[in-house]
Amino acid sequence: METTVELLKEHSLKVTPQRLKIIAMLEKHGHLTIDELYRLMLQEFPNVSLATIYKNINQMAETRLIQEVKIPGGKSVYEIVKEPHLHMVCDRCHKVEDIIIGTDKIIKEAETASGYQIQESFITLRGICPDCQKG
Amino acid sequence: METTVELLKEHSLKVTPQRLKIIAMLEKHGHLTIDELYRLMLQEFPNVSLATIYKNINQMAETRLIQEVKIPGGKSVYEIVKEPHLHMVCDRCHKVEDIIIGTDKIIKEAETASGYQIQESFITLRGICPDCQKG
DNA sequence: CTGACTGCAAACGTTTTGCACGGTA
DNA sequence: TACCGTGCAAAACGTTTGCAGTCAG
Repeated sequence: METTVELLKEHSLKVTPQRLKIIAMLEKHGHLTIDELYRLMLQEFPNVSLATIYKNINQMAETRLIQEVKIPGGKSVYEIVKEPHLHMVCDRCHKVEDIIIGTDKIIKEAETASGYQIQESFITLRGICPDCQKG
Repeated sequence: METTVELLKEHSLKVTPQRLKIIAMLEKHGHLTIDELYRLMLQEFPNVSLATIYKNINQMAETRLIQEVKIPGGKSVYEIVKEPHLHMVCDRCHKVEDIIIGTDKIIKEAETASGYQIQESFITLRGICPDCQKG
């Protein structure tokens, strides 16, 4: 189990309280928009600047410590980079969840059909989450 | 074969020269960013306003005549709504192409794994297109 | 000690809005 | 004719940049 300090060092980023908290927030919440993250950060660092959030998010995205996820019909969210996975977005409560299922078959099929050499896949599915199906 | 005039009428939009041309451009090019579309429109309507482009794109997207496609690491492109399909984005020449392959299996699998009732899928694959593999 | 990071303010690019005029139905 | 669409200008919005002071390594 890797510490947040190690995670930053591996990505050649200095360890600052703001960065540690950004990562802690993303680990806790999974997916956050810029302004959700900013609001949460303000609770811990009342003087934190939105510019600091942007600079850090952009740097962490460049070093691939985190990753932007573009949400159809919504704002981008950010997440810690981990194993490849799909995203589920709930139409009702708008939460974003990861699910891990194999994508090899569809990628193989797409390579055959298109002739592309595929490097990466971005799969987002929209629907109703189990919680909202009950309510 | 449906005319562009019919397409607009079905979506409760008045038929104007600007709208006809926007649709013609999207039909011709497949996928366009806002500013690509604006530049192309300027060639036909030297006084066309960027605001007109935005208003029309937004209205056509609301009526689901067209659809925004969010490109990982790039600007959104717009396309005419047609049968469901995947998007391929070339890392080298940045072109966007449609491919039509079945997505039922992966959607079924995702529904089982997540418990979501899935309504729509957004699948974009990044890689090298056949043309750029040669060059 | 040096370079990197932070916060603030200003700048920037993109998208939206309000309004007067013109065109569609 | 009534309403919708257009073009222009201004406003709003999200994001980036420059700078001076501070902090991590």
